[in-house]
Formats: sequence, C-alpha cells, structure tokens
Amino acid sequence: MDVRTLCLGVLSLGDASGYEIKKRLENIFSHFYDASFGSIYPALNRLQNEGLVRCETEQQAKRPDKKVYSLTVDGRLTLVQELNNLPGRDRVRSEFLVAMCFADLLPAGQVAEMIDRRIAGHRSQVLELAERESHGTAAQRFVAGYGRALFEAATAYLEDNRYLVESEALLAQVDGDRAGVGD
Amino acid sequence: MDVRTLCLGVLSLGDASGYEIKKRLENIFSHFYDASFGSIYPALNRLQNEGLVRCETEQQAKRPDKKVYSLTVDGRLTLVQELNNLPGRDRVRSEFLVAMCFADLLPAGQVAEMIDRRIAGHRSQVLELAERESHGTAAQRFVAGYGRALFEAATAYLEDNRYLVESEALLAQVDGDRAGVGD
DNA sequence: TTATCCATGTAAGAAGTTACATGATTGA
DNA sequence: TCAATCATGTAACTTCTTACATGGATAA
Repeated sequence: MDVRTLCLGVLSLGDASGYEIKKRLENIFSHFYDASFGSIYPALNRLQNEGLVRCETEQQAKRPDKKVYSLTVDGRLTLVQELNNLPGRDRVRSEFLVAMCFADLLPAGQVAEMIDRRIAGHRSQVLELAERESHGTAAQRFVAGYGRALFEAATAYLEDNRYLVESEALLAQVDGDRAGVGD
Repeated sequence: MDVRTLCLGVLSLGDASGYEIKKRLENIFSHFYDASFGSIYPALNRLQNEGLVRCETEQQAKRPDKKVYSLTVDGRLTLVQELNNLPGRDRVRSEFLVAMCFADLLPAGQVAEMIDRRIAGHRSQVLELAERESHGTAAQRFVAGYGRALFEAATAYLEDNRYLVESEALLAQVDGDRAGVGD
C-alpha cells in the first residue's frame, strides 16, 4: 500500500487539493501512516495521468492555483480492489524499542528520560485520539479508538515495568564504576 | 536509525555472521523492525570499511565461507552514541488500519475476515512473545513484554469494537442492495 | 518580527525490497 | 520429492524524505 492508495482513500471522503489531503491524512492516520508533500504531489499527478482522479483548477490571487482533485469511477474501483486485498503485516520501526533493547549500554538517567518522554507523548496522543473519537464516521472512530487503546496499554506497561530497564542500566553503571576503581 | 545501527546492536550481544544477524533480528525485533539480507550484507561491508566491525572468515566445505563479525571499540562507541540520541517517533504503516478506515467501501464479509485474521495473528504473536519473555536479558524481556501488552490490548479492542466497522459495512451493503432494487 | 498558514512543485539522494545467482544438506 | 536451512552477495528497482524554489497573508 502506497501514498497513491492513501490519496484515493482520502478523496473517497470528499474532493480535496494536495495540501488538504496532507492535512486530512494527519487528522485521520497520523499515528499509523504519514506522507510528505514530496510524495503526495507526484502521486496525484500520476493518478491523474492514469485517469484515477480528475482535477479542477481554482484560480487564486497571489498564490499558486489550487488544484482540487476528485475520484473518477475508475479511481473508486481501483481503491476498492486495493482495499480488498488482504492486508499485509504492519511494519513498525521504533527507535525507542531498539534503544530499550540495549538499555544496559546507556546511562541510567538517559533511559529514564526516554521513558518519561515516551509516556508524556503517549498521554497527549491519547487525548488527541479521544477527541477524534467524537467525530467522523464509525470507521474513523473505530480506528481512533484502536490507537487510543494501544497508547493506553503502552503507557500502563511502561509505568509498571520500567524498573526492568532502569535497574539494568543502574547495574551496568555500577559495574562500570567498579571496573574504573579496579584500574 | 538504520540497518547499520541494528547490526551493531546485535553484534554487541555476541559475534555473528550476516546470516545469524538476520535470525537474531527476527528473534528480538521481529514485531517492530525487520531487515532483509539485501540490506544486511551491504551494511556489514560498509561497517567493516569504516572500522566499526572486524571480520574473521571461517572456511566451510561446500558452502560460501562464513564471515563472523565482531564489534571494534569504535563500533561500540558509535553504537552507544547512536542509542543516546533521543529516539524519534515510531513509524507505523498498517494496511489493516487503512482498510478499516474505509471499511464502508468493502463487503461485510471481507471486513469480518480481515479482523478474524488479525486477531488470530495477534494471538500467535502473544504466544511467541510470552515464550521470549522467559529468556534473554531484562531489557529483552521488557521489550518482548511491551509487544505482548500491545498485542493483547489490540486483540481485546478488536473483539469489543468490531461491530463498529462490521455493522457499517453491513449498512453500506444494504444501501447498495436497495439502490440495486430501486433501479 | 517571527512563525505559521496557504499552495504547488522538482531534484537529489537515502534506504530498503525483490529477484537473481549458486548450491549442498536435511527433515517431512 | 519438496521445502527449509545454511551462506553470501549484487543489481535493478521502488519508494519516500529532505531540501530547495517561490511568496503573500495573518496571527502572536
């Protein structure tokens, strides 16, 4: 699944310009997908060449013309076909979890700070998603709720289990000090 | 954070060949990171050129020589510096959640099947991770437990809330039928 | 006056995937 | 007999990010 399909999806909710598509992606998907202008604009041009979207240009004073895209029948069909494919595995890349894996190589305070920030970040995501759950289609609420459930679970887990990595770091630190003294 | 850092991390747990690094990545990280041979082998060669790993070749009968890599002092320093950087946001790409967002474009049965598969997948991941939690360092158990907590939360959420997308799909289906009849 | 919003686009480069090449051994 | 495991590597390709180019309007 690529940015092109994502654009088709957003357009199925209503016509939009490239700029607006990015905003809507942030609103709906921000916690599990993202896309930059550098990928959206080329994607839209390609979709237009392939006849999956059409485009109407609105002239604007002192600003580049606004190009409002809408799905064609072909575009809607392609989107549905794409969505019908059984979804592949999620791909996650988490620098945080990699760092946690090697927590014993880090100073004790650094691990604690990473976890603090992580929890704070999750809390604000939970608030944002809870807000989103009061808007949109049932499907969008479902997805927002899914995100919220995961962030809440992650927060709880971190609070209950952070000692596992924080004490580990502490021990490594102590070992390091001992070695230093031993010299 | 790229494959190179991941390789350094794995090597900090013990010497290994490219092939073994991939296996260990699968054991430790599989639910939040992955890497193919096509990225690991070039990464190791580059790390060696930069003096961050060293390599000893074991000759093997009827098989390419096994190249066992180990961290240099420089490599260990680089790894620690890399891990000390505050981790960036997680990046998630979930075809499943994209599909759920547009569940009302899909046939009712298809959505149900996607969710069934998702739950089944999560359950087997939970088993795998629970197993992992009985091995390895405290840090590795922490990370495995984190994954397990999330998969369990996701499973519970899906079971409790799937009606939100399944009934939506059903309604759309009914609407479609009505329109068909109306013709 | 500084940042953010609006608005589109290109070009260079990073990073990774997939497929290919080669091939014996072992377990189902 | 078929798939998986072991073992390394290259090349083509896809995909996306980042930085640049342009620049008025508006809110803090």
